[in-house]
Amino acid sequence: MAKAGAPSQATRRGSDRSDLTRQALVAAALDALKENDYSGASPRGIAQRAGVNQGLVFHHFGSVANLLPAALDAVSDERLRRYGADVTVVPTPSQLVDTAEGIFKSDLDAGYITVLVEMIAGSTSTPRLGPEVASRIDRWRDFAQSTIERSVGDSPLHNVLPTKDLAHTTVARSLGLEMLSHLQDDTKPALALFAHARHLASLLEGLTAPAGSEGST
Amino acid sequence: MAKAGAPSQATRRGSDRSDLTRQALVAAALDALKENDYSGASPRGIAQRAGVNQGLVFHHFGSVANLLPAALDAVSDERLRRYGADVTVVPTPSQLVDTAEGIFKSDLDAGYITVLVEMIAGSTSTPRLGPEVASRIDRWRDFAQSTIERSVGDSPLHNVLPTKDLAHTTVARSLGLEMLSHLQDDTKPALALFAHARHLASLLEGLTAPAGSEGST
DNA sequence: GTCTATACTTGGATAGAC
DNA sequence: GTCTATCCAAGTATAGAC
Repeated sequence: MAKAGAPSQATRRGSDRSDLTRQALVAAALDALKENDYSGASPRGIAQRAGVNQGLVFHHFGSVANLLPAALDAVSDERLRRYGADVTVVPTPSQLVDTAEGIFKSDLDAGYITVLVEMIAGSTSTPRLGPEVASRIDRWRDFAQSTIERSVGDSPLHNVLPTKDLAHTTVARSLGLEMLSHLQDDTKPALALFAHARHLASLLEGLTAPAGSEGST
Repeated sequence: MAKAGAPSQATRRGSDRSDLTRQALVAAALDALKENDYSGASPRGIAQRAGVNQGLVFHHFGSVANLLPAALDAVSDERLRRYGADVTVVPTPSQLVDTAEGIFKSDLDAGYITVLVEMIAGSTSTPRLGPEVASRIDRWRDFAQSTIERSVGDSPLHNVLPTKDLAHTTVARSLGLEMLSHLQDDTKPALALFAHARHLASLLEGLTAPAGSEGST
């Protein structure tokens, strides 16, 4: 999904300027959300950044509300692909912390959290947007859950740990930490937490030898 | 504080309709944020809900950007006062969980989280708003910290626990959980987490207070 | 597919009458 | 202190020319 009132033409092949324009609009929408707010991501604002005409937003996506989820997809796909590759092996608790911290830092750096917050806020007034955003976040929860489960592996913990709930709180906590860091323009409190978590993880590893589990804060 | 280009008249006494109008505008601003989004909280929209004229927003607050922090104050004050009273005694871990869950539920119920998210999102485009919102959140972190410290009390833990960081993550996690619950219109994952936390808390109490008074499940 | 031009609506804000 | 009237800028969307 994601294509709206788009041309009935093939999804691949032969799109000369069309695809370029679409991509430019997607990128511009993300920029607009980062630098302005949800209401700043208007057809005019987006088109101007993309260097194209305002009417093309409607021609390609039908409306701004259709463009935004597509933009979120673009950035979410890229990031999941990247971090999915990072953790193909069985992660130790320390590595779980590393992964979480890595995602935290690059989320902030890339402005991804800003985009997400704007969309969440915007979904109050654009009903279609809410479920779209929620499904993108679900993918992160799934990613967190599978990573945790891979870490737990065959240890006796895997039967008692509520991995889905842990994944949920992991995503929620990260979201909150990033929002606060963004809002207060200060990453120190969050980084201090990662340090504490890393300390706990190493203690845990010392106790359980090779197998590992999860430390919750 | 909070009064902008407001009348130089006393903050108390003798304000016949003026204070009523201010209060009506504050309440209307909150309603507007809950039902629409940040951009929906316009002078026209707010004034209409308040049943007064649009120009009064500027007369009393100078701008919408001045009205919003005042609105956040109103709700934040009321809530902090309420929960501050709840925990004057030394809370057990279970009671900490109870408090957190209570705040979680009523935040969602009151639409407080919606208002907060809208303002955070809006602060991207309204620079003045960011620090204002941040300082309101700081008060919750302080509240969480003092509650945690009161709970730890004189136990040997109080020297090793990073209470400030714990408070920070508590607020962040709550914020994230509420955002997700709000977005997905589903409180079950969050409530499941509180259940897990309560279970852990009771285990903790069983360990640290074997000779104490009463143990609960 | 892309652009220009246009119509309509809404938001932010001010001046001045009551 | 409150209201009406008004100005300007911006958003949403469409029609039609290139």
